[in-house]
Amino acid sequence: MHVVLPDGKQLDLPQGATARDAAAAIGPRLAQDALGARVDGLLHDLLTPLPDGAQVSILTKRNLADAAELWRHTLGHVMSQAVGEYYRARGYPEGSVKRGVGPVIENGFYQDFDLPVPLKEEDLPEIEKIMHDILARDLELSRREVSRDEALAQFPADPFKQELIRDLPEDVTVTLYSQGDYTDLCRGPHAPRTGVLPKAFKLMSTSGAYWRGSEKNPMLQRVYGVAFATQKELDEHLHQLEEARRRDHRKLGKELELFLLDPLVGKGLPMWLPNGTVVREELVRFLREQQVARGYQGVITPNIGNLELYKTSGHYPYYSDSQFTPIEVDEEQYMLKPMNCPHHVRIYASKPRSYRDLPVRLAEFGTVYRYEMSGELNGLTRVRGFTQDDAHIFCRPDQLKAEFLDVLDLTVLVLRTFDLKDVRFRVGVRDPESDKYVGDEANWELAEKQIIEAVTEVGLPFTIEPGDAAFYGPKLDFVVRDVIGREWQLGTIQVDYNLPERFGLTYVGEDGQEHRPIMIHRAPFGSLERFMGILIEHYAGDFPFWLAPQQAVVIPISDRHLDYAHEVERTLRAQGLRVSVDAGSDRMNAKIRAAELRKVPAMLIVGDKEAEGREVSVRERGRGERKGVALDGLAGEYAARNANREN
RNA sequence: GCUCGUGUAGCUCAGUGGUAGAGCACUCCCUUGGUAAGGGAGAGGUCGUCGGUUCAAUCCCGACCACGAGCUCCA
Repeated sequence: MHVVLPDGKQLDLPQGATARDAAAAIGPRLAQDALGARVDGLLHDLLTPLPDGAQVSILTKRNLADAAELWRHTLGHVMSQAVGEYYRARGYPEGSVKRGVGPVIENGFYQDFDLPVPLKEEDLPEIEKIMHDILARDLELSRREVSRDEALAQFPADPFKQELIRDLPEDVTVTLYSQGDYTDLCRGPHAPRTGVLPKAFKLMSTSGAYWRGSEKNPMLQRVYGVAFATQKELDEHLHQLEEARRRDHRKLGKELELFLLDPLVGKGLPMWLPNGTVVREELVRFLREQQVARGYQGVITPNIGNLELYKTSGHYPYYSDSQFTPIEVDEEQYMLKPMNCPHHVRIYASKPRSYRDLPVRLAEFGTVYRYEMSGELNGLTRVRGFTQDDAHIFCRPDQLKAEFLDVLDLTVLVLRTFDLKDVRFRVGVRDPESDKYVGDEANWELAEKQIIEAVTEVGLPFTIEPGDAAFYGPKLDFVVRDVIGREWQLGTIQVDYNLPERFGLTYVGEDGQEHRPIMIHRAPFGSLERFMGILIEHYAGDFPFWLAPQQAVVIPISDRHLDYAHEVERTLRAQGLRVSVDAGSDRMNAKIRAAELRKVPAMLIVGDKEAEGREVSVRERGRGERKGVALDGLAGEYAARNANREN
């Protein structure tokens, strides 16, 4: 057989030759330095036989980054081995450490264990030490293809491995990788020796994880590690994590007094403090302006609804485990509303509609309540009571596309306004395996097709994800990451043929007959709570001028400037700006520091010179100082900045 | 919900089987100042809650509550 090298040369090799053999054929030095190989573009190790005619390029220390998946994986095995040695050293017998899965993840690896006694975070440095020792031992890795029975015999006492092996698809070759006395079921690829692995790794945390992700299964202990090609990259990564913690909306929310989660009020039920309320109300004002311009009509609906409403809509059976228990009043059951759509549907149905009236666009900042498992709750990003910037568009089939595109346009405007660039567009379609969906097949297919057409037309990059649809229709979601790297769905657009059907909605067409309207559910922010949480992290609490809870603080140099300071305050307030005087007894320097820490965009310093000339000395965050600025000019400048929603 | 961890002053955190401490913030006094902390004094805590062990618990044990990381689901 032969393989093709990057320079186009053919290399003849005996049948069954590996990348190691190929490297050796090129030169002994390369064989020594080789870590792995790219074979037809895929990452391979040196131990796996090469297919005939493959494109092969050998990876060495110089290609560490390209081979990351490979050495991270091997480091995962090294950790797994180290944990075994750790327990053996403490007198636990061979086999008392059982292993679940241990894949490579972004920036590192994890491994699930079933341990005789749980590992503590304090134990991790000790495990790391053993890992370094295993690297120093420079153990050779070997790869073995085995039969299923041999594989089962290799892990007689490990029920997890037994289950994994039994569940492997028939056509898969079962392989075992070993280093020293450690052997694991693994498909690879792996580094050739532990001595070549980068030492820039760190075990980060442990946590629980269900075997195969199901809460019906036993809980294993998962150990997370990160690993990089160089110490510098590891340090950078750790620094980034530090930075992320600094931006965490839960921390900033407290520091900047934006919101409050109070156990006595209830978990997952955030309250907005005055500062956070300013930001939130600005968001609402922004979106309302857009909605008015786009022909939406506001509606307001109550926070509870009769259970019958949700039986009709289909929410009740499908969402029963994520709703608050119904309240019984006068022998009727009421539910805290988990969604606004049923109420809006009833508003649509409250009078006859003509084709001329459509589209009807009903918008509400509607507060909804959903019962989330307590372990799911998280700051503002996962709560039990939240307000959606919800709207429902009822339209004719011929209007659907234009309406969808307008909503898409609005959503893109939202993302742009808040400078959210790291967004993923996700088309959620049905999971063919699941039966949680309502409505008929043809409508689903139509709706899915229309969404995909629209996003394609707009040219947004998107992914299609089966199983991510709502129970009544497919949707387009906007997904962003928080500072810890977790993904959160923000805005959503959903095309729905089913609720109109369930509620028997109609309009009278040109032909005088009744027709069924189509609904679009849409929420560009998604939930104001979650959006705010993401926004706080996005701006690191440093809101743009138009959103800042306090836009300017007037700082008098001494008490004799207080009168003028208040005049500055009055002048700016008259322009609708959020300004106050810092009249405390601190020195000016301390007041500047306090304002900086509170992230107030503008500090207006006034002393003798300023009072005399009706000026202010302007110090703006990130923009330096301007001295001798005319007060009236500044008021106009700031008013314009506010009106234009500039930073 | 489950596994593990955490819970001490408004905030950030020390600490001890013999009923508690720092810095910042707060109040008062002195200082009236020119672009990131002027000085001093004072006040503030049922050490998350409830039980247990003990002569004695904030500390040890248990349950509960809340928060955090993760597993599963979603705006």
